[in-house]
Amino acid sequence: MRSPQAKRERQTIHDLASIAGVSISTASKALNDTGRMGEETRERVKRIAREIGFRPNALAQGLLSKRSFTIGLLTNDTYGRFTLPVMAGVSEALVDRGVSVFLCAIEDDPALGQVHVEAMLDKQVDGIIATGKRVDRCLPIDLSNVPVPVVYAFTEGGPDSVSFRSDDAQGARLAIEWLQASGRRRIVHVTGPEAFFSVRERCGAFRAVAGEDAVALFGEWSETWGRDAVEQIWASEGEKPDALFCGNDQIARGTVDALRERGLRVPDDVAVIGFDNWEIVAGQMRPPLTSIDMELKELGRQAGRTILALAEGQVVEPGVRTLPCRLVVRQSCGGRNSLEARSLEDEKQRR
Amino acid sequence: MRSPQAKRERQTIHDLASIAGVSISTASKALNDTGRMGEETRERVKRIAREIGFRPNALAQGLLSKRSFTIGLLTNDTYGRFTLPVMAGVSEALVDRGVSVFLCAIEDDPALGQVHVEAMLDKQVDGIIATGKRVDRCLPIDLSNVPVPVVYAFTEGGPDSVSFRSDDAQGARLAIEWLQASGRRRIVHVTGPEAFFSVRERCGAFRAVAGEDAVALFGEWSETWGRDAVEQIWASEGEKPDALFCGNDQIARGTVDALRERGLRVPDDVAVIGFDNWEIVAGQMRPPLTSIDMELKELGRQAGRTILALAEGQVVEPGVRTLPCRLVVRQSCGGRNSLEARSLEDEKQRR
DNA sequence: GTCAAATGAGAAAACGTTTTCTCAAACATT
DNA sequence: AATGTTTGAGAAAACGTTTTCTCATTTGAC
Repeated sequence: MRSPQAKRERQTIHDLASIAGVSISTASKALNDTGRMGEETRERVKRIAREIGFRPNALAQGLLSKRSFTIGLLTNDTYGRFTLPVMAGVSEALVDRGVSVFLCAIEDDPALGQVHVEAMLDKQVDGIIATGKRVDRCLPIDLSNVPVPVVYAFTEGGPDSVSFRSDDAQGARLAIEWLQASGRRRIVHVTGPEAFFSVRERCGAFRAVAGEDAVALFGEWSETWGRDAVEQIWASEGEKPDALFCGNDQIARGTVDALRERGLRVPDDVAVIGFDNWEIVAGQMRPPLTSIDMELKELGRQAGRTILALAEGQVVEPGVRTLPCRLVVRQSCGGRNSLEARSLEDEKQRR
Repeated sequence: MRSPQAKRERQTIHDLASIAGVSISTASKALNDTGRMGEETRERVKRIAREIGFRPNALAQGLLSKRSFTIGLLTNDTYGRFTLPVMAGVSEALVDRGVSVFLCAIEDDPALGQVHVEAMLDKQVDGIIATGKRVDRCLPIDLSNVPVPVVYAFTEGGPDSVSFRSDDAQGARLAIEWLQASGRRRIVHVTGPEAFFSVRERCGAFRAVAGEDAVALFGEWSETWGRDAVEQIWASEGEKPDALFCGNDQIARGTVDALRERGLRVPDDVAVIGFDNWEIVAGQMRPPLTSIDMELKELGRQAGRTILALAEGQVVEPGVRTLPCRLVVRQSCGGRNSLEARSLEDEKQRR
């Protein structure tokens, strides 16, 4: 015995029309508030549509309108650390416009990328957002000749493309200025490989604010490097730093662990600030880590809004758009003060 | 001046037919290897299709065939730690069958979930995979009356649903047996809140193998709890454990840090084994953590294959399917021996 | 009471496929 | 030579919408 809500075929506009006793053209016009008809007819059709739970078939609509209300999100960031927030932002910006997102994970495999892109184009996506794990690397697939608009988020786009990334220099300034404002004067920058664009960008800003002769140490993006860097600094001659600005939260964690093992107190003896605001690392540390958030979700939102605009035929100036980073204050840079409290307040409100 | 590859309208089967000098019905039959026609005609149509890069419009195909070659993936795991591998597996199982995946992140918001589900149904998805961050919680939305097949992966399904989760008991046994095989006799289980099904399941297996009077401590899923647990154990009377079996890798990390700070060596004095095999935690620890991998990607693959089978109309026995976990040996449980080497070898091959 | 304009609603074409049906030509059987 | 059978290919319907066009009826003006 089938329950009344058992799986059943979807109602079509033909069903709606015959139940309402009108033609399908009238039904369509009633629902879309177009055409001419009596107000009572329009209302009756709409009411019946609501009652039988009619929803138009998007495939049929798309066939006619050349818009599928679907976009593709291409990523090679399997681990998802950067991609996930971007994705969440994209989805958030699009869902209430009725646009759904195809997720395509292409593990740096050009052939797989090609397969995904073709599958998306077959499904008539209105646009593609490309995203990655590094702003200075392209995806392993050329999107410049794809017949739909493309925007790049947190990955390198082609010459005439629209792309979004966070403002590394501004983020770095935010960090340094915060350390200086809390009285730190001897700041050392412990960061990732110099080959990364972000590293050079942040380092440039660091030197511009902290002084051209300020020390920057390049290594890998790991806790181990953070620990090694502390060993290296404290083993060397001369005055020791009273603050470390780290290239990411994992390096920061390594430095904090090493400092603690040396008997140095964070933040009393040395303040530490990270980058990425990776909750799972920064929040679990002792003490919790003050860090720079790249606002990737906002980046995703903007990418989403932009692809939508392009899909609707608006013209968008090509070029790189940088988004400001945000300081998230925890306890690794000094006691809780009014400024901190305010910042924490901010963060709560964003949730 | 437009380059020859500049964005242009997609070719339709009408274009193909007129270029090949046949009717659209002949063109369609040629491409699909159906119908009757001369072999040379068929080959010519196929060749021209290849030359002009013809690809059929999936919307039109879907309209007729009632299959959109599209499925929806619903998740409330915003952080993505569990969802991401599942997603990767799903995608992997489906992409070469031409099926694309809509990603819907519904932040525990029933209204948002409803919106996403309706958008997916409008787009005529062939099925829905629901996934979450906890096997004993439902998504905040009822999928039992949805007109397409649903499978649940790493989340609680309804009574007559098809669902997949990893075998927590078997995973726990794997851990305990490994510790026992390396000579450990006094094993303590430090794990998460007892309210979690997984916790009870693993704890049951732990007691079954290690003895009904073996000690299990429940707390939260945090490093802090791991550290506290070590304090608690070493502060109490009686013989100390020579091994800790932790409920997840973060707890394990906390215990290892606390043990080191107490001057205890891992693995020489105490062996530690984690759960989840979260590369980013387990791999960065000192020493790297031996852990139990829930094989979530495989879980995703199976969920993908299953939803495909259901979409094709096959019948699938409802019920819960559990998948075996895998031991990943690193250095936190004892020296590198032949068994370990073999296991590491295994892992490499899987890559 | 005649004619133009406005109103309400339906018929039909279109979107890009697949599939069923039809039909002429070629071929094979007596 | 008359008949049946096979072959190759096209015409048309169908999928579920939206949109344009057509047309009868009503309304308003004189």
